[in-house]
Amino acid sequence: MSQTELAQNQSQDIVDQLRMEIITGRFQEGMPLREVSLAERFQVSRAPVREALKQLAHEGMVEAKPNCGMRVAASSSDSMQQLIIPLRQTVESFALRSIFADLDETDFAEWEVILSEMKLACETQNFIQLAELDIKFHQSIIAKSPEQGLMSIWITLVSRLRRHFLAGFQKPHDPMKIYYEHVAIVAMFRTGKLDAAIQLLISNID
Amino acid sequence: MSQTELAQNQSQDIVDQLRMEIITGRFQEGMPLREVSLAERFQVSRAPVREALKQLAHEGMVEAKPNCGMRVAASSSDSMQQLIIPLRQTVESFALRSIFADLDETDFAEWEVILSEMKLACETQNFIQLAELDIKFHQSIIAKSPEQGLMSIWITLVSRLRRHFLAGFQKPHDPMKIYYEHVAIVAMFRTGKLDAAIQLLISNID
DNA sequence: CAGAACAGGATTGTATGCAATTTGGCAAAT
DNA sequence: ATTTGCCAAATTGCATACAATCCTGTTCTG
Repeated sequence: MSQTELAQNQSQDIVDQLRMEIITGRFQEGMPLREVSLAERFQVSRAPVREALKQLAHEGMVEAKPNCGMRVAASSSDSMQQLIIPLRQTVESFALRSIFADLDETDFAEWEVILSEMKLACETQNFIQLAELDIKFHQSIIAKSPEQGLMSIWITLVSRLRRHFLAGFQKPHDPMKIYYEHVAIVAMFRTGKLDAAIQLLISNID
Repeated sequence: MSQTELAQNQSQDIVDQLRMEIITGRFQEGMPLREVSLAERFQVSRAPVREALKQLAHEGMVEAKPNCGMRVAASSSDSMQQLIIPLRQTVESFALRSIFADLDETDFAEWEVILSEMKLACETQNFIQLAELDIKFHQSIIAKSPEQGLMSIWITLVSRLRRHFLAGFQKPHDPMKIYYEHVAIVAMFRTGKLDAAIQLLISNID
């Protein structure tokens, strides 16, 4: 459970929790998010709630009108998804290029931990966990890149289709295929063949 | 002057002012930005300063360590610039496609106001103003798109090379070329030829 | 009856005060 | 001389209180 990991600051906890509730549809699109209500619910003051809402707005999960409050944002349109896919491919290819030569056993081991968690999530049909692990896998590639600001760009892209991850996995689509795709990616990373690795990574992003 | 336009809320004013000071190099890279100092300087409390710094962090102008304060972020590396260019081209092409059929005289007139301001900035060698107008021109294309979230993505891209706009214009490079490039773009918009317009727009982004 | 002005409540924006955490330096022990 | 522990100052994170703004229902006026 993600509840067990307690973060350093409260606003980040609120961000994670609200994001999950929006992704899973517990908060419907267009639903207003009032600072005082959330503050009472989380037993905190308005300050951390405000910061959390700001970050979620930056992630595109909620949209704000000045002096008018925040509402749960609508999920990205199909055309936006079609735009974001090649953007993600470009960014992640760039990240992989910047780290590929320096990958070592520590990195592979880290990814294989994610893979085993993915396998478990597939077997238990835990689509929410599977979606988060898919994101976590790709995010770990970005995180290893020394380029400053790359993560911020990637986050703005991926967070805009976070809800589509979950929706896509719940279709009648063998979830294990997701797992094996990532197994192949890590295996190709180990071969040291950059171009082939990038091809696999790109083909996984759609 | 941008000082004449007074915004609705203070934090946005602080964002604009701090961003300008960072762009112009008045705040050197790595310089710490303390909330209380800035609050005293702007004669406000820490709350709007905090929000301003958060937004600037999201724009990549400053970088934050938790519980440790903010510092002026380093300018994007050359490789990051090379990554962002095709991203911008993709995003702006997408935006132009989504609005092209609906452009009317109101839109053209709006752009031509920017063009005239650009011409003036070129003639007076006001590179700072020229850089901001260049950004404003492209931003207005994004702003016209009905796609939700497109602006947020574009902002994260462009804000990461805002300082490079200014630096690029200050080189021994006839600034009037910038002006005429945008004149050509607007003129091509008026022809209604989408593909040619996209080509001009893309070629302007580098 | 229709439309505009207005008042009340609700909500965000800002200010101030307090708590928690980190950082840096100094001292003491090895 | 170097390292380790610790204390104080500075700084961010959070809580509470107040001000400004916006929305809505009502009422007043033409």
